[in-house]
Amino acid sequence: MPPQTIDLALSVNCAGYKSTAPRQAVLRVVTGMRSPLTAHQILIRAKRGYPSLGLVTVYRTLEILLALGHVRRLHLEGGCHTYAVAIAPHGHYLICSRCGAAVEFNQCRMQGMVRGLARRTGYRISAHWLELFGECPRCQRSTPSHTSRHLGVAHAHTPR
Amino acid sequence: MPPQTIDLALSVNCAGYKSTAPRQAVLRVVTGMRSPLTAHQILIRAKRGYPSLGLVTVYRTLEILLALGHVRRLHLEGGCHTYAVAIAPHGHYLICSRCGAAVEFNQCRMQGMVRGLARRTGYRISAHWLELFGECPRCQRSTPSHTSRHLGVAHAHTPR
DNA sequence: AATCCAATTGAAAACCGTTTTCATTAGGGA
DNA sequence: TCCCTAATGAAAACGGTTTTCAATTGGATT
Repeated sequence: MPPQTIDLALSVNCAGYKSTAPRQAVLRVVTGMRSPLTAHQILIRAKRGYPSLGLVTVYRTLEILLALGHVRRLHLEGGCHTYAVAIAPHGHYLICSRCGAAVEFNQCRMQGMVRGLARRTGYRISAHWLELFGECPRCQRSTPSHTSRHLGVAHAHTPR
Repeated sequence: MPPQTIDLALSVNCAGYKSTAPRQAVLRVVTGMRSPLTAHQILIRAKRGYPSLGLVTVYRTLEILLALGHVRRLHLEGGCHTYAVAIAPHGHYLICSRCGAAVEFNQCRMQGMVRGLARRTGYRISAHWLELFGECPRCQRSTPSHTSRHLGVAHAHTPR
């Protein structure tokens, strides 16, 4: 059981939110997930601990976690979203197009580019989105790979 | 009338698609747009030239243009999409969070980062998304700017 | 422990962008 | 001109997310 278990719940409580059973079920799943999941996937898992849980509560809890900066929302092709636990403050993701497994990375050297663009365009740049897509080592091993890229979460296997 | 007018329609025809009035109405709008628009915005404008146009045809035409590489789809917060004419083959966008005006830029120096990440993670990296958000010069002038960021297409003014 | 109120919850409906279905229309080669 | 297929638009379906609302419940106050 990773130490984060305590952290997430604590943080949510300290932020003034009540500690309820449905909420805790969601927090437990989020804390334990090893790769980004969709709201629906989180629901399925959290229902194991609290069967009457509703999808709405999943969304509402994720909203809180997003606001607190504990999770990040990843945008996949097709308008799908996936949620990942944020490890460091400024993070981007390298996402497997086959299974959805993701790696967070934090050294994005974009300051130079951002500064240059701001100068040339006059824009006041406040944020950037950067996501990389590819095939994780496991998926490369499992199939010859002439299939889809950039398709969002496929389910060839459960990401470890 | 920019020279692209001819290009787009021609390219679509040469690709084996019929030249129909609804299609042409959409192409005319896409060719003339000065900043990225949503499918619905394109519909509104194209209806001026072909009133019975349906939203479906807008989507279908955009699909063709995307496949031909003539337009790119931008992803905004909230799952909204916006479509922009692609100027050069590999392009990213700097998007104004207030009015939606966008600047395409093509020098993204990510090869180094991509190569390093691939080595460290074992992923076979095939694509990346990069979008920058900020405030265009015009919006900076028009309002004190303590408002939203990263919100997608707002409509404080019509982008030039 | 009992009370009470605001926060929380889940079901259902609403929403919104996009896609599918399907019967009708029309482009353009024969 | 004929004919076949691509293209079209209306309406319905779809999928993810949000809103609404009445019922429940945590937890501070007695």
